[in-house]
Amino acid sequence: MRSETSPGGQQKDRTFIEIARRAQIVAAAIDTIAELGYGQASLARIAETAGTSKGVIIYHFGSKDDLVRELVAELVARGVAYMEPRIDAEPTGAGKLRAYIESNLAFMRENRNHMVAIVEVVLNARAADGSRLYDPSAHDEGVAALQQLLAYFQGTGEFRADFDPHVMAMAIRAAINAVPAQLARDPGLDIGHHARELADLFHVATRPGENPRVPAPSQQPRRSE
Amino acid sequence: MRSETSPGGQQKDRTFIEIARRAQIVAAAIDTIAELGYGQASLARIAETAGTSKGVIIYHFGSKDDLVRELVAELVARGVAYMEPRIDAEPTGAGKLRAYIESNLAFMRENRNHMVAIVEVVLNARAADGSRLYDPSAHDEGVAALQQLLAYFQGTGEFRADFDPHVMAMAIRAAINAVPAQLARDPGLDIGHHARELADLFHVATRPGENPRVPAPSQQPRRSE
Amino acid sequence: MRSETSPGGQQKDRTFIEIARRAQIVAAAIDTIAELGYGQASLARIAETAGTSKGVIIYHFGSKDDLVRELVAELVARGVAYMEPRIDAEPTGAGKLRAYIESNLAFMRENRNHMVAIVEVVLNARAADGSRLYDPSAHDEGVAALQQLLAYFQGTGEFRADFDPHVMAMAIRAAINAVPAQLARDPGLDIGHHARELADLFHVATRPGENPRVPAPSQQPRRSE
Amino acid sequence: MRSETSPGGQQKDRTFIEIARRAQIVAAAIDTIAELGYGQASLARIAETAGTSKGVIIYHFGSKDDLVRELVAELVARGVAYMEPRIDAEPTGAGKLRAYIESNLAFMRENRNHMVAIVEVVLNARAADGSRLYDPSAHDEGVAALQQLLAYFQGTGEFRADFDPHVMAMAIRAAINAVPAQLARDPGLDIGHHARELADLFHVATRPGENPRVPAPSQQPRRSE
DNA sequence: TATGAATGAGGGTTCATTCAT
DNA sequence: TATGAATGAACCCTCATTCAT
Repeated sequence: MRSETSPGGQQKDRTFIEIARRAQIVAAAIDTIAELGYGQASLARIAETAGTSKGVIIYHFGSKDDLVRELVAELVARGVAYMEPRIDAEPTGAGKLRAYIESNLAFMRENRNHMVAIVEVVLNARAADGSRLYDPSAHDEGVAALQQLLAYFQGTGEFRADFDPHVMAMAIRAAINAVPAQLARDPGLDIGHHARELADLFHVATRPGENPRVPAPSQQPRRSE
Repeated sequence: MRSETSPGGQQKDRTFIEIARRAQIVAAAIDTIAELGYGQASLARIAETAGTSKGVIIYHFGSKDDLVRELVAELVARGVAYMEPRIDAEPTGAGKLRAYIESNLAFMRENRNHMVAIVEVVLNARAADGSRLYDPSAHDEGVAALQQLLAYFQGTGEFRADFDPHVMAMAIRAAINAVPAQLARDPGLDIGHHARELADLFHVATRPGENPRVPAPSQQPRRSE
Repeated sequence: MRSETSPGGQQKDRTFIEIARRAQIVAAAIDTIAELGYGQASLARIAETAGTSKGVIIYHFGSKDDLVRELVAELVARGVAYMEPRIDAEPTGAGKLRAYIESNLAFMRENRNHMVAIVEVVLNARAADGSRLYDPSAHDEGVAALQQLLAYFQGTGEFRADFDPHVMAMAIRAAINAVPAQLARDPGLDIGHHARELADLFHVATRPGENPRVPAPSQQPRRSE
Repeated sequence: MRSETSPGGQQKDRTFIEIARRAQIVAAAIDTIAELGYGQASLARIAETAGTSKGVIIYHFGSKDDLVRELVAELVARGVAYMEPRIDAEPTGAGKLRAYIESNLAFMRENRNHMVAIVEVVLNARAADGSRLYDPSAHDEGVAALQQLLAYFQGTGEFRADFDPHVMAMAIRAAINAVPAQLARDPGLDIGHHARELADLFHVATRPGENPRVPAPSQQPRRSE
């Protein structure tokens, strides 16, 4: 499919001007998706935002899907690059967890549209048959790594042992992922405050302590399935 | 737009057959959206699932947006009807919170497609100009009510006072709302287990106790904005 | 793929108006393909010829390929219906062969555009990967039947036994299939004369007689491969 | 259109490297057209096969049509150069006819892709307005020359006088031209056998003998038009 | 000499909606 | 009440060609 004519498939040897164009188009796609949502972000609108034409986008990326893939990959890479050193710098489990949450939200604050866009894409991008292009939680590399981190410090005793690290990881990611949408709705949201609150919340939820399951609901029968 | 001949806008005086038709179409829409996602759920596909034609849907609902609105309204109403008595039956704040989470997930388990569909709709439905049809968190009536509940029991001392009830409410809703997508991905998910874990998590996070903010990250400066 | 909404897939129960529309569109497609060739016969041009829009064509046929398929199937059926009784009426092999050729060209004369169009389609229609949609000779049901007919009367002794019926059948079909293109180039072509000449040609070529292979070329070595 | 800077229009003064480039591109075009058909043989795909870019092709040939023209001209020239001495070497009419058919198919056997490609081009190439770029039979220089040859030996009495040399020439060319398509479908086709059979067929059809028109069809009225 | 970049028309198809019946 | 027919805009993508370098 990839031909020499189309630069979309070349991983390297990109011209200077091509790199610039690609970056410009990706930026336009981010802004458009963030503003209008994935469903409304047609090539025409993205091109309009970028100040070019649909043909240019196809020329550089080969297809809309490839553009979206690049957008996602780039943003994930940048997010990881931002968060990783901040997490690694913390020695304790509690510190790493707090760093995870706060650096993630800090990255969001500095890349609002990027985050809104990526959440839109991951939640909405579908193949022609309706199947998801991005596994909404597994593809999010953070959830697996986070789960590992939680389990590890359960082993060391820094976190309480009686929570399911998978459920906890999903809850943390869900709480974080909800922020971009909230941000789109309320631009004045104090992300720093939100980040500290979330970090506190999950710090309390994970630190060692007495059995959490005291107050069971009286009516809700406990069925496994 | 609304005319007397079109039943779409009439709130009452619906014939028996009309009510049945509407229910059938709404059911088809739910299944289609749940399976294929909002973006792929065209009128044609919904009509195919329902065993009718696009024209019938438009005739009964006036527009696709109106169909979706009805779908959401009905589902929210049913969910509230399911959850409310279970929450009210609990006397304590902790009990109410646990009942909220567990009854919500129990409702999801019994209405999988409904929940997957509504989350799809709320996240994705947009007007032609790209603006959201549903405020992703405000419209979710649960978040405001939940925030109120949290704040009330902070006042009574049943919950620790030093968390932001808005952030906490958002985190809870986010953790719950992440379940349908996860469910679509992993049909074998043990919702009962997931519900108990989440209830435990947020019970621990809200119960009174010592100051949560001990382990601050060393590098992340605390900026408000 | 076929939904109730799109009438393209329904084999029966077609409305009167739909049958008329389909016929009108097929006629327009035939004329357009005959005039411009398969490659230039876009939906837009066909629609223009038919006095409608691309949407209408897609509505009725589902896709361009389906329209073309219908066009081919209908024409083959009509051709067979025209030729078969004329061939069957002849008792002798020579008579049947002459009837085959002459009735085929007579059908072409009465359906010029149809024949030009179908030859265009069979020769040019390709799938997205370049593979042929219609096997250029095998799909042409005539070639197999013709070969059978030749072989049968070789057995009865009405045709000379020393020709390869497959090669002969291909040559006959090729000579016939060349007519539509010739017709497009020279509208004044006397098809009746052409038909008689071809019938004579292949009558002489098939009637029993002495060994045909007397004058071999002096230089061309006889290699099997 | 033709400029001095563009080598496409220059008939002479081609550098060595330029000639090589052109040959390489023509070869790639032949293979691509033979494999995918004329309609699917876009400049991009030809460039991919050639290992260059679309721009190079346009630079060397000026336009796609010019590339195709060159392709056809070169192949016709090569075919004529191959066949002519073999035909001239035969003294008799029957020998020349057999040499024509057999040398033509021998050339095809040795230039499969070339022949498939040229037939594709001649049948399908169209201008933007739909008009044919190549007159499908007249441009085929062989048909006119062949007709002349047949008529000449009708005059000398070596061929029977009562066939129309134009119809006969068309039938011969059609039978020959059908081979490449057949070849594409059935790569195991024994061309040598096919050639001898065709030569026999048309030898029998052209040699002097009794009146061919004995067995007329009983039902088919003889209309001239 | 050669090519990467860009263009713009046109390709087939999907879609929500309108309308006459 | 209900639906088949039609519409027209928008969708993503392919294409031959032009242009600046």
